[in-house]
Amino acid sequence: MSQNSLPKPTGAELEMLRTLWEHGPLTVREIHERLLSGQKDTGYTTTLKILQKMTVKGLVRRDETRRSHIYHPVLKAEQTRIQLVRDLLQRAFGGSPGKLMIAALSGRKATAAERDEIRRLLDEMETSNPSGES
Amino acid sequence: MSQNSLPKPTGAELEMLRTLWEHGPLTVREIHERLLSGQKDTGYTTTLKILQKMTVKGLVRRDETRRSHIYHPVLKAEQTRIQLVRDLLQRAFGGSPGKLMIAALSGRKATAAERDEIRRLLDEMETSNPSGES
DNA sequence: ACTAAATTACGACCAGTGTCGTATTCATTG
DNA sequence: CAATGAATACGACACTGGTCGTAATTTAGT
Repeated sequence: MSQNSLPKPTGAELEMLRTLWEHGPLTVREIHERLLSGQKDTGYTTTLKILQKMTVKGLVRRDETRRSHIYHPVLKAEQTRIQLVRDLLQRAFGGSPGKLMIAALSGRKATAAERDEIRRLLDEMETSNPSGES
Repeated sequence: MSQNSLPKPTGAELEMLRTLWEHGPLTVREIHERLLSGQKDTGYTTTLKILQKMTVKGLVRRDETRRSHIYHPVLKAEQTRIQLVRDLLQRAFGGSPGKLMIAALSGRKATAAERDEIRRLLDEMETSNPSGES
């Protein structure tokens, strides 16, 4: 219950979230620096503005007790990823995880460890929900 | 070489492509009717305009010899799907197909049949490429 | 050949995204 | 306590996506 009716993050927003997921709560300045370390090259106020919009949307929250606000994601990485992949699943794959997997693995292979992890997950689903209904 | 530097289709564009993939080359009218059969409810000229833009982008081509132009996708479903899933893979999953599958499977349960298909795929990869390197 | 119906072409509009410049607020420190 | 530097807030702009209305064009029917 009480689950995410949060909007799907846009491209730039996802970049913000990625840095926040990787390195805990950060100030705008810190996020901006880390983005510049990548290949992004935009102004400081751009980063700020996007974070502000994300706050309004509810994608992030911020601690305003200090002069420099400290931002943190509302959803964990895994939750957002699930949201994104489910969206693509419906939009492009007719809801079939099998088709998605084929596309995901064409070209790039999963590692042995990843394959094992996927199998383990399938087995879990098997025992907890044998028929596969929602 | 001579590979797809085609732009990623947008949401509405993907819907067009989906109907074209499913039911061969179609006229604008036919596409529009089929979209209305779904849950979409937009005007005819909207459908037309999007198809025209897609033509400019190179996502579809059309036979103009007849009065009613006949549209067909440039890329097959599988190619476009690969493009879309790879994009998401990079954007949100750090390029790890395993993480992506885990998210796909935990977000929505796979049916028993789909689980079997996925297992079969994993087994195939196992024999053809045991170590999992690219 | 003319009209009617359908189809394409074109331009307008609104909302959302990403980008920035400038103004405002705040804390430090001399 | 005024000045300086840094952070936030605000508004503007260009671009794209999706939507439509209307104009231009073509085909068919009589």
